[in-house]
Amino acid sequence: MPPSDPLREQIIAQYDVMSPQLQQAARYVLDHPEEVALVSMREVARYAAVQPATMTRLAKFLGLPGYDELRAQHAAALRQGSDGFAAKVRQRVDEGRETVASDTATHMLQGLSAQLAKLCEPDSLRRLEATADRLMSARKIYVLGLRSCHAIAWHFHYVMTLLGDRSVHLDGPGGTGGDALIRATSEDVMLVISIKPYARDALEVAQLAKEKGVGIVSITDSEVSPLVAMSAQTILCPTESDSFFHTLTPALAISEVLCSLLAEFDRPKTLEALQQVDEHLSHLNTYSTAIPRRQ
Amino acid sequence: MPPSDPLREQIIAQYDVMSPQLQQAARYVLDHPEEVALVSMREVARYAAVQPATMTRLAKFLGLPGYDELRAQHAAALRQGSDGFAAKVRQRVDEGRETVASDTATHMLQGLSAQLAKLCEPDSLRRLEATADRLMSARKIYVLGLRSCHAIAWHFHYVMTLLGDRSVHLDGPGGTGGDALIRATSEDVMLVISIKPYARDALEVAQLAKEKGVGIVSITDSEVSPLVAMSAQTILCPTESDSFFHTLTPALAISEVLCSLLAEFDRPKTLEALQQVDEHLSHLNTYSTAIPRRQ
DNA sequence: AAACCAATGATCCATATGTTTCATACTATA
DNA sequence: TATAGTATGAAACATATGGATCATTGGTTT
Repeated sequence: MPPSDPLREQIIAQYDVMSPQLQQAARYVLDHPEEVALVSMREVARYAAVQPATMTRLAKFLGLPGYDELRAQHAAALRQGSDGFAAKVRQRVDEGRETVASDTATHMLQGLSAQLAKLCEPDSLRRLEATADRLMSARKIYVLGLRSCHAIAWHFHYVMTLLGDRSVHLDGPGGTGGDALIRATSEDVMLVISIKPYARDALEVAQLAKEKGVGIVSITDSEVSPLVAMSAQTILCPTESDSFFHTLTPALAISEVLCSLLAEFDRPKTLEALQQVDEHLSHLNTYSTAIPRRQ
Repeated sequence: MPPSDPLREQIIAQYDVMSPQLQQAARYVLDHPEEVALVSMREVARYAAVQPATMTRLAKFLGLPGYDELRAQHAAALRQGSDGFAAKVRQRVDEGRETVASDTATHMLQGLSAQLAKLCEPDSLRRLEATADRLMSARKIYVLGLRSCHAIAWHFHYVMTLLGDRSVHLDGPGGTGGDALIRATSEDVMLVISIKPYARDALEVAQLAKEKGVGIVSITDSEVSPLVAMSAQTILCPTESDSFFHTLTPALAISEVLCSLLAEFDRPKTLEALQQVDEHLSHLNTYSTAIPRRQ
C-alpha cells in the first residue's frame, strides 16, 4: 500500500479526535481499504461492527460530501494499484482548472500518459520481451498495418530500415501489398498491427502468411482480437480515448520500444548501421537546418 | 493483470459463440476487469455501450447465477491482485539483472508517459488551442511530414479524412507530393511536422506554400527549429528517448489531440460524417472480426 | 412467402443502498 | 443533581440497482 495516500493520512491524523464509533469505523477503513472500494457501505459497516450511519458520519467528518466519495477515492487508489506513477498523474487532474477547450486536451494527454505508464506492468513487459525475442531471430520481418494502423506499420518499418534490410513493409499501390510474401519462408516473422475495427484485408494477408509457415506476432487491442488466435506472440495496447477516435499513441509507443529492443540487441551493429545511414543521407543532402532560400 | 484467471479464460474461450451484443459486453469486461469490480452493473453497461440486461445475460451465459457473481469474481481477483502485485514487484527485484530488456522498456515507457504529462503545461495547451483554432478556420488543410514524420502526417490526414474532405496529404509517388499546392490559396493552412534532422524537402515545400500566402502551423521539436520562424503557430513536442532513435510518440499524441479538438468543434457534423464513413466502409465489407477462412 | 427462432430493446418490479431524521443514552459542567 | 451538548442507535425515506418480463426486430429455414 502506498503510504502517500492523502486520504489515508488525513484519517490517521484525525483519528485521535474521533468518537469511539468513528474510530472503530476509521480503523476498519484503514485496515481494509480494498473492502471499502469493493463492497457496499452497509456490508463494510457490518464487517466493522458499526451502524451504517456511522460510515456516512465518518465520510462527513472527513470533509467529504458523502460515503460515495470515500469509496470513490478508495476505488481510484485500487485501480491504479501500486503504480505510483499513474497516481501522480491522476492527482494533477483535480488540481488544474483551465479553459474549456484545453480541458479536452488535458484529459486526453493525461489519459495517454496513464496508459503508457500502465504498459509497464509485468504482463505487458513480458509480452514485449517475448515479441522482441521472436523478431530478433527472424530472417525477414514483414510488417503489416492497414488503414488506421498504417502509420504504425510504416514507422516501424522506417526505423527498421535504418538498422538493416530485414524489414519488408507489406504495402503497395494497386493492392500489391501482399506480393512481397511470395518468397516468405518459415524462417520469417510477420508483425501485424490491427485494432478494432479489424481490417479484413489485414487478417487475410496474415492468415495467408501463417499458412506459409511464417511466424505471426501482433500488436492489437484486446484478448479477443482475431489476431490473438493466429499469433505466436501478442502485445495488447489500449486504444480508448475520450475523443471520437481510438488512439494509436500507445501502439506507436510499443512499436518504438520494440525497435529499441531490437537495436539494443546488437549495439555495435546498430551503431555501424546508423553511421552508414548518416553518411548516405548527407551525401544526398537530405537534411537542412535553415529556412531554404528561394529565387 | 493475471493471465491465468479461469473466468477470463472462459470468456475468451466462449467469445466466438456469443451474440454480437454479448461480445461487446464481454470485450469490455475483459479489457476493464477493475471497472467490473468497482462500479455498478448499469454503469459498466453504459461504458460498454450495451443494455443493462445484456450484462445480466452475459453472466448467465457464462453459467453464473447472476451478474453479482461475475462482479464478485472480479472483486476477488482484484483483492488478491492488489497485494499480489507488490509480491511480484519484489520478486522482480530479487531476480535482479535477469530481465535487462524489460528495464529498457520500462524506462522508455515511463519516460514517454512523463513527456505526455508534461504536455499538459499551460504553455503547451495554449499552443495546442491556438493551432486548433487556426486549423478550424482553414478552407483546406495541407498536411506535410517527410521521412520519420511521415507516419504522423499520414495519420493526421487519415483521421481528418473521416471528418470531411478538407485535408490534403502532400505526399505522392515520384516526387509529386507538392503538386497539390497548385491551387492553394491564402485561405488555406498547412500543417507541417518535422523534427531534427529537418528534411530539406519539407522545409522547401513549406516555404513555397508560405510564399503563396498559405498559413503555416507546425509540430516540431525545438524553439530553434527552422519551422518556428516560418509558422504562425507552433507546437513543441519532446523527442528524446533513451534509445538510439528520437521518439515520435509525443508528436502523435499532439496530432491526435488536434484531431479531437477539430472534431469536437462541430460535434453534430462530426457524428454525421462518422456515420457516413461507417456506412460506406460496411458496404465495402472493409472490416471483419473473425479469422478469415481460406480455401 | 410463411413461420420460426434467437437476439435485442424497453419496461416494470422487488430489493438493497446511502442518507436523513428522530429518539435515546451518555458525559461533562454548573 | 440538573442540564446542555454530544454520541449513538433505530427507523423511515427516496433512490438506484439487479433481475425478470414482454414486445419487436432481423435473419433462417421450410
